[in-house]
Amino acid sequence: MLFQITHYPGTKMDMDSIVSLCKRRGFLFQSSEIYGGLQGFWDYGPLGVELKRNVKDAWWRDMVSGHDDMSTLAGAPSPYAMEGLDCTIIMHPQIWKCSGHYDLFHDYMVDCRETKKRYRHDQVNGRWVEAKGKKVFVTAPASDEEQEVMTKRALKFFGLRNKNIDDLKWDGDVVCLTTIEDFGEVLGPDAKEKGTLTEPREFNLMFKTFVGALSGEEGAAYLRPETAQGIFVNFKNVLDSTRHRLPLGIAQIGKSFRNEITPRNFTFRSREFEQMEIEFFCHPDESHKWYQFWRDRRLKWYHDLGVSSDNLIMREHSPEEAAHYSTGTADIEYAFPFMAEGEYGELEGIAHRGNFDLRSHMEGKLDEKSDTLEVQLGDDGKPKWKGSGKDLSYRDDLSGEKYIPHVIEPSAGADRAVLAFLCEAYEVDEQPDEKGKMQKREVMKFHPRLAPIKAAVFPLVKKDGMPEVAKEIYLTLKKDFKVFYDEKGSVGKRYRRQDEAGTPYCITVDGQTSEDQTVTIRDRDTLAQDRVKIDELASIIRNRIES
RNA sequence: GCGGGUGUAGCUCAGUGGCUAGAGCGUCACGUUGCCAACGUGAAUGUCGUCGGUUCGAAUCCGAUCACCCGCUCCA
Repeated sequence: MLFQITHYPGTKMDMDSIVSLCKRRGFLFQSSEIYGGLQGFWDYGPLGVELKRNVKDAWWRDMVSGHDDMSTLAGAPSPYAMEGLDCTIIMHPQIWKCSGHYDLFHDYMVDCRETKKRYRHDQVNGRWVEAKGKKVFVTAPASDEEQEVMTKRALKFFGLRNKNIDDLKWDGDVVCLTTIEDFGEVLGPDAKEKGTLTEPREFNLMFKTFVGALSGEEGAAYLRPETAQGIFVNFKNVLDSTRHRLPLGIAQIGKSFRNEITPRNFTFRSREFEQMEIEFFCHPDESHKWYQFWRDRRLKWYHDLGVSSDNLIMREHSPEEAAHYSTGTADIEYAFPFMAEGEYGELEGIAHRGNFDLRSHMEGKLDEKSDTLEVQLGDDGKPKWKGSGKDLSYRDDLSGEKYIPHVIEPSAGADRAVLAFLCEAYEVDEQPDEKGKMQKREVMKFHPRLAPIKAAVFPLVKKDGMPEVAKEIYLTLKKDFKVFYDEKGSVGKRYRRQDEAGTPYCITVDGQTSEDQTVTIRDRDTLAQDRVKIDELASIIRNRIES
């Protein structure tokens, strides 16, 4: 056996250990747990809420409130302004029709139990056919060749050869699957047996609700599936009220909702989640430089908060994968422990969206598939979803130029960032106990800015006036930081408890304190202790957190 | 959505039809304790995920359901 191993830097334990610690220490709980839980919803506990707030505060301060709008940041084409916004979760339903979310998310689907394939209910056609005394409704995906496909499939189903094609007795015309009520005699588009299709189910990724007393379609509204649209529809308001010139970024942090089919992997894919989004409006000619700037800036943000570059990648979307109108889309991805080796999960997407969104809200829903992005027309030749008709273009007072701004969208998931920081922080190492024997230590190595508790205050022992002094220090520090007081158990045990919570600093009042007004401050990662003056504690902690 | 697995104390788990359901860790109290999971004494903690069925008797067998994990599918 090998006893020399004392430390496993960067050791990634399995997800179960992290989930277990999160529950035990109060980072994350399953929503509605005492009623059996609810799939895709998670609650943040006492430590979790501090961690998540710190993540959001760090983002807001670094991107918005602390932004230096006087200088040209490294890699940026010019100085730029940043503003914040907080929109409602329920917005005018037309917003989701013009944004494309309504059409995309609003389908009835049928599943095939045999082949596990899923089809849009209204895009499967079929026809009754009879042979060998049996009758079946044979189907095919709606297309120009659907009759040929159906014939082939009918022959195969009845076990007939091509020369017996005349044995097939067709009954009626080709009709849509939506006209069939009972699927018992339906042969699915790829199935060998009949009756394998499920009932059509509404496949709506937007949560539906009703505004006002009307519960019919008139009052139908949706919980936002993203925060971005609130920024687009307020673009003019922000511009007019702040007197900013472009380039201008508008930021928002808020809840979004998607009725995911398969929520999985702890909080990674939740149905209720929080986004941190920026819509950055700029001149079309400079947009690609800004796209590059935001990719680099956002990747650096995760690095600066302690995410190792080994676990973080920037993945450029292929042209097929990116939206048609986007001239650049990249994901910042993290090697979550629940992903397979070499695979990554998305933390944030940075998309060059051109003028697609602003134009959609001006003119009406654009056809993503059209080369020049024309307004999508309905059967009556009018716009399928009518836009606001408001002019959302920008006029540059200096050059006199008028244009529809292009948009760079760095869109981050707050809960995914929290999860990545949790996974990144989790480490198991070995530290000696009082007898010098190596003991396993579970420690959350959060960046001090993100740590839920910044410092813990202990009396070395519960006597000789040490608790009184420690409590005084605790109450003083509490004015500036989230701190924690503990006098229970041995001091070694209290250190370990704080290691699990990720507290970077532990302050201990000992026998020397009453003589010279000093205490020790112990570092979570190195276990090193410095003796410092009580008066200087607050500034020392602040300096260490900031650096 | 489909298939497989799991569900017992705060956490990790034992308990294959029969007495009042257990262990380790954790938690709490008292004492002791002088810097990295100490020790002693004592205590609390469970509708055995939920609902129903079989049975004289169910944590245990059966069915349904909910949740989590794995694989497929999906993924703005």
